[in-house]
Amino acid sequence: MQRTNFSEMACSIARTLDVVGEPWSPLILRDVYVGFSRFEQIQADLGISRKVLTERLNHLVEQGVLDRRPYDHRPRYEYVLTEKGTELVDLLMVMVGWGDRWLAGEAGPPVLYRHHACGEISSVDLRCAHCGEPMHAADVDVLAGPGSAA
Amino acid sequence: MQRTNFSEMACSIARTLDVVGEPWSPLILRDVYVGFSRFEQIQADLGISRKVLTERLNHLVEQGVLDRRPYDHRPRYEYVLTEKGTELVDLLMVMVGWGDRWLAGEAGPPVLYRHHACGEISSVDLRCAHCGEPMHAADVDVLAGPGSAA
DNA sequence: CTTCTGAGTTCCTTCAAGAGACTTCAAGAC
DNA sequence: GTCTTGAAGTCTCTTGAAGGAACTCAGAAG
Repeated sequence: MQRTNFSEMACSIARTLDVVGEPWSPLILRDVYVGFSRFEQIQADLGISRKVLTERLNHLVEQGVLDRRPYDHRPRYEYVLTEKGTELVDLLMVMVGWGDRWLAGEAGPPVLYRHHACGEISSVDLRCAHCGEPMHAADVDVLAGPGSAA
Repeated sequence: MQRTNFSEMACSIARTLDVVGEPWSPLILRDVYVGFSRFEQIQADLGISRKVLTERLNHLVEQGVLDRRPYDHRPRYEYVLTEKGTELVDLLMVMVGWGDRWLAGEAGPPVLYRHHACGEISSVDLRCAHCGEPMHAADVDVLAGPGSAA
């Protein structure tokens, strides 16, 4: 829960946090991504309070990250990732990569990814969209952009 | 507000959130990354409550993401990213990429990255660490790993 | 017409976040 | 030696979000 509203900051990190930075939101997206698309499923899987789950789902739908759609001709709904939401899964995959490396311990990673293109169990790596070489913290200069406040 | 502790979940996303998922933590890391390394600087830059900043910095140091080191032969300290913390900047760069694409609007991105290897203004792209091809949500199968709870 | 089920809604308690004043410690100024 | 300054917190109070559990509502099944 962030009481301070980050969305006015001239910072894409802050703005992204305003969309998915609240407690539970990334885990809800993970659940939807792996196929838990209904209220009861997500609630049971995460053990989240129903009240908070309602709030988070509403927020994620408002932000265009999830789509709420009826099924079964009853007052029943399921949640699916929009394109905007699907691209957020990138963020989850990087979180998994870091967590696997630094926090998984003896037991090893809880989840594995098999890459369709090569068929191997693999993980994500950050590359420059322009030249394809690795692009991490030490590989860039940070410059003011057109949308900077100053 | 009692917060659920995510660290016991068999999920690298949950564990990562337990380290940097609290409100403000990613913004604090961003500040340290771009060179605001002292308490007063970070507090002034973010407008965060001093109490919360103290809590966050302590937590990040405990988690091994930041290192607290004295300077100036006085009771003065600055915070620097450890290796563990530097690798978390990957996460920030992906957040920036998503925020730039979906939330920046007319004004454009607030910050730009120039990649050392090619000298171009660029952004990160997720690639398979094994074969180098793009690796996004739709490009993988998710499988249970050795550390899965089941 | 009663029961069941999915999807919430309501209510109450506890504890975190926000705001801002206060403290501490060493260095340099007078 | 005392006074001031500045960095880095600490303290106190208020507000409101998260947790938990019970309750509601609509349509389907029996």
